[in-house]
Amino acid sequence: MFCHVAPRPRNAEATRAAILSAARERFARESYDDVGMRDIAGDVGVDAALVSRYFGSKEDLFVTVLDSCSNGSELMEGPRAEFGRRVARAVIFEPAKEGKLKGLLIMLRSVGSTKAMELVQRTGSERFFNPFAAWVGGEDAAVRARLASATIMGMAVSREITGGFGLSQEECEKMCARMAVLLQDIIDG
Amino acid sequence: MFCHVAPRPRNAEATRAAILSAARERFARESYDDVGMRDIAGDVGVDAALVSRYFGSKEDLFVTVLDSCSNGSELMEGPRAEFGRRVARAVIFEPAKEGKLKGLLIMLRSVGSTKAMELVQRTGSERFFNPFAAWVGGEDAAVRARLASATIMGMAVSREITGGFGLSQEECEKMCARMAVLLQDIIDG
DNA sequence: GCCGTTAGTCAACGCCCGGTGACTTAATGG
DNA sequence: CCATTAAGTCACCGGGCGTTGACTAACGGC
Repeated sequence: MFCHVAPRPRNAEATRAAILSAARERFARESYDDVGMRDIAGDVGVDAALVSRYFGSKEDLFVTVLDSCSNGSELMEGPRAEFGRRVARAVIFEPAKEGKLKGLLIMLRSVGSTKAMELVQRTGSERFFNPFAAWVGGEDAAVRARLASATIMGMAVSREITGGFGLSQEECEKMCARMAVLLQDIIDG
Repeated sequence: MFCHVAPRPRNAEATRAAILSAARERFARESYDDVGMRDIAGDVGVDAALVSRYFGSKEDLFVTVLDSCSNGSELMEGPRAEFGRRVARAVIFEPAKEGKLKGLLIMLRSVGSTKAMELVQRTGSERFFNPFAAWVGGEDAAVRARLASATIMGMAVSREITGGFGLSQEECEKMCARMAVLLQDIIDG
């Protein structure tokens, strides 16, 4: 070998951003406990010590990740009349990887892990639920926002638990259609 | 001290049952990773080694717990016309402790923890979803069963994430009412 | 009343994790 | 072209985990 791979130009800011991005990706796919500093560092191609150095502790890194993506704007972009269809399709068919629901995914993966849940509780309400409730608007906006987000997360959980639902393609389509009207009804009051 | 507390009569079968019960309780309240063998043993008042001894490994214990309660019968008991009301009330107001949804709770807490999820995926479908789908019946029973259980789990997740919803009592009541009709609609087709 | 069997304990192992301080290497400005 | 500084690495610590094998004490049949 001449040069092992590509020695990553020495740029602190870029490296920091890369680590943050890798961490966000990891936390969206695995639970807080399952994600190790060494994993994240490995994704970027640096030493684990650097992650600690840049972000303090693992908890600090986690809240930084939350701050970087949990504003929930993913839910609220696009025409309101298609909210149900759009979100149902995203949560059922998009493999959580490319899906733009990372914030929600990260939050739901924190269920259990005591530490992660405390951190999510601290930032979740003002960063996510309140903006979403405001967007929902109308009577009992907070309640309906909770209902909607609960339904979305529940479907994500269900997909995880069952390993891709275990349903046929057409069944998934039917479920998607049903969920779409469900969500839309919640949003519309 | 004369006799520390009550020296637990030497009865292997009873002790085994006590451990299993304690484990079920723990796994319903905390995630797979957060529950330690020492915790469970401590609840019963025995040494952690005994737990390993009786149940093999932690994973074995977990699937035994799943087998012992994940049939989902909790959902299906009671008059069908009150399904929505009953379940909504349980998931929103019962603190998950006394609640009779332990099977679902344990399953949703496995989200993330790779090992736990594999185990849940293995037993979840045939032990829980299929019976529930059969009970639901009608057109697209499987799909509607998924939808209902997803909604239920989502609400549980939401409660966890927000630390008891962070809503007022009356808002909770309103949410409960809305969720009741939601669930009932799903069940009724 | 002893003794083998069995329920239960104790101490310890190996492992993996997050975090830290000392080190090495690359970029930069004079 | 070299010195300085920042970027990144390395070895290692302390702690908690699940698990194991050797040990102790209570029970039941002779």
